[in-house]
Amino acid sequence: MQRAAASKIRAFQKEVWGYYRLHKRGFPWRKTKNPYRILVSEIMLQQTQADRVVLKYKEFIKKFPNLRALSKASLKSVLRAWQGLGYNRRAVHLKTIAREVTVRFGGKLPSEKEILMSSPGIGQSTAGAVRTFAFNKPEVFVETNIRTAFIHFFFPKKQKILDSDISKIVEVALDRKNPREWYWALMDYGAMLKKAHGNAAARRSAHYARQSPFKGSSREQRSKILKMILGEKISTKKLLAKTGFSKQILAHHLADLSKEGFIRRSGNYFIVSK
DNA sequence: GTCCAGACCG
DNA sequence: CGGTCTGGAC
Repeated sequence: MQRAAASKIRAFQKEVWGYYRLHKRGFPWRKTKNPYRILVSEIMLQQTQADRVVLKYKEFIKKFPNLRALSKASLKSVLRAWQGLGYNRRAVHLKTIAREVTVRFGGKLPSEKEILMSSPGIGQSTAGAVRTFAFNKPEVFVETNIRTAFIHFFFPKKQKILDSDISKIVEVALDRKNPREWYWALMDYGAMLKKAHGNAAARRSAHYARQSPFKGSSREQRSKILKMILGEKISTKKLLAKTGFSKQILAHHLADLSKEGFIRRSGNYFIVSK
């Protein structure tokens, strides 16, 4: 497909808006245009089901109501608030962004795409989402629900579809008068398709990668270690006993977690970094 | 077992 | 480019 026919685009828009009118989802981050709250939601929603984010989002906003508050908070308190979401490094990213924005921009999140994308944990998709939902800018971005929606409708038989090809149609189909709601509608429509047809469409993306099992993985081991360190000041010896990991495995993860800015050694103990 | 409003390193 | 990262839902 070189260029989706204009009539096909219109049919798609009609289908998506029609679905949205009857089945729109009401998430707390859809009730605000506050850039900080939008940012928190978008970071939380990376690779994490929306339903699972709702409660954590509310608690996080309550505890850290703005960038300045988050900037002042300890990393430990932020990581504790993050427990249960996964991808703990996202919490570190958010805190880093909060500090940067507080120092450089007086606590006001910039809307420029280049500045957003130069921040840790913000890539193409998250920058586009923040600009769309907080600033109502007509951005072009692709995430998993959008990918599913466009593949299902515009590439019904094709395999190994590139995001760059999807983006071209996203741009043409974009509602420039109301990008915020258009993207909500797209995501709701894509999420519905996934429930109805499973992951069949997403598997035809060139960027699709099946996830390896979590059980028994190094990811599971890391999270176990970090959780223990978040709970109390804990010696290396006690970590060894409580995790049941080998000395080599434990040392490996402790080195990684230190390098990534989660923890630091303090004598015979490991504690959360500042 | 497989997935999720992706980002980032090598 | 591929590999990796979290943890709960189903």
